[in-house]
Amino acid sequence: MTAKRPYHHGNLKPVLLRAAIRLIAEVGPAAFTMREVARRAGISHNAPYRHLQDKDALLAAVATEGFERLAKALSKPIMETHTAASATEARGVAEERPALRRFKASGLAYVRFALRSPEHLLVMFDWPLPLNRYPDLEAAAARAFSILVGLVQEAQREGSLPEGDAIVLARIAWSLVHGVAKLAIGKRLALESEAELMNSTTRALDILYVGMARWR
Amino acid sequence: MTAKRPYHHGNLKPVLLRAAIRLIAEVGPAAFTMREVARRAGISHNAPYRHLQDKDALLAAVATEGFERLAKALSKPIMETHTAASATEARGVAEERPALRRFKASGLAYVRFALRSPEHLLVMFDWPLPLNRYPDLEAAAARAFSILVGLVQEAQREGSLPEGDAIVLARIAWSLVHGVAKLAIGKRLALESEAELMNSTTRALDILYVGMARWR
DNA sequence: ACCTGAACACCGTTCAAGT
DNA sequence: ACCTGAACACCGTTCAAGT
Repeated sequence: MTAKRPYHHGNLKPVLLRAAIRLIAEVGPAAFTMREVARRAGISHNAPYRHLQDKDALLAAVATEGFERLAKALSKPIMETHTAASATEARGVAEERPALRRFKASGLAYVRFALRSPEHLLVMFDWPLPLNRYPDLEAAAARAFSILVGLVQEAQREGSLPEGDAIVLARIAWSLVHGVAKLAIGKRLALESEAELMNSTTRALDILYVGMARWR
Repeated sequence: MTAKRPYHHGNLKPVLLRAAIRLIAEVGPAAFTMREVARRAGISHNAPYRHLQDKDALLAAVATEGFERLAKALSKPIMETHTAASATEARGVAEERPALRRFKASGLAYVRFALRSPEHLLVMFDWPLPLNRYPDLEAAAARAFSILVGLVQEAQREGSLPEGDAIVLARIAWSLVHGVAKLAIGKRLALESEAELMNSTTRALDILYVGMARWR
C-alpha cells in the first residue's frame, strides 16, 4: 500500500479520458475534480497538466470523443424491433422507404446513445466550454450534425420528406430527440424502462415525420 | 471601503436567491460558489448556512423559483406576431381554434422563458439535484408540467388534437420545446436572432401539431 | 521526457465566540 | 437571533527538484 508508485510512461491521455468518463458517470460533472481523476489513473495530482492544458481541456476531449461516438451511432442506424413497430408498418402501409427508415432510426440511435452515455451528452451540451477555443470539438460536433442533415437529404431525394432546406428539418428533428434524451436522462419523463422510452420516441418520430410530410 | 459591515437583518433568503441567479448567469453553475454569493450579498461567507442547509439547497430554491416562473409563463400564453405568422393562418385557413392557439403559444413561451432565464433552466434540468429530497421543487416541476397537460386536454375537447392520453402528447411537445430551448441556449442552432428562433420554433410546433392531428 | 512534493489562493462546511 | 473569524479538509494550478 505504501509501495512506491512507478512512473507512468506512455500515453497518459487515453488513460485520463477513461478515468474522467468513469468519474463523471459516478459523481456528475459538478463534483468532478482533476485530482480525483489523477488518483484513479494512479498518478500524481498534477501529472495531467503535462498532457492537457487544464480541466476544461480534459472535458473538451471528453466532449469531442462523445461527438465522434454519436456520429458513429447515427450513421449505423440498424433497424430494431421498436422501429418495426412503427405505426405505418403496423397498419401494413408499405410507405416507409429505406431513407426514411434510416432517418427515424438515427433518431432512436440518438436517444439510445444518450441513455448509454449520459455523461458524454452532459459534457457535450451542458458544460460551458468556449467552443471556438476547441476546434477539434467544434469540428466533431459539426460532423455529427452533418450526418443528420445527410439523412434528411436522402429522405428528400427518395420523396419521403418534402423539398426545402434540409438543415431546417434536421434542426427540428435534432431538437426533438435532444429534448427526449435530456428529459429521459434527468428522469423527467416518468417512463419505466428503456423499451418504453424507445416506443415513445418512435411515436414522437412518427408524428414528426407525418407533420413534416404534410406541413406546408 | 474598510467600513465595518453592519449586520444584515431580516430575510436573507430572497437576497441570496437574487445574488445566486445573477452569479450563475455570469459564471455558470460550475464556477458558482457559495462564498461568492455571500460576497455579493454583502455578508460573511458562512451566513447563508443560517438560512439554507447547503449549496444544493440554494440551487434547489433557484430551481423551484424557475419552475414557478415557467408555470406562470406557460399559463399566460398571449398570442404574438410570431404565432400570428403561423402557416395555417398565413393561408387564411380558419382552423386554428383558441385552445390550439394557446397550446402552441405555450410552446413559444417555453422557449422564450429559456432564452430569458437560461440560468434557471440550467439549474432546473441539468443540476443533479436529488428531486426526492426537495419536495417543493418536485411539486413546482409537477405543476408546470400539469399546465401543459391541461392545454393538451383543452385542445382535445375542442377537437384540435386527437383523443388519447394527453400526457403522452404533452411529453412529446415538451421534449420538442425543451430540445429547442437547450440547443438554442447552447448556441447549437446557428440562428441569428431571437425572432429567427421564434419563427423556427413556430414552424416546429406547426409540424408537430399537423403530425399529432393526422397520426394514427 | 515525464513525474513528484511543496506551495498558493481558493472552496464548502463547521463551530466557538461575539453583538 | 443572527452574524463573524478561525479552522479543516479539500480544489485547480504552478514550479523547482528529482529519475
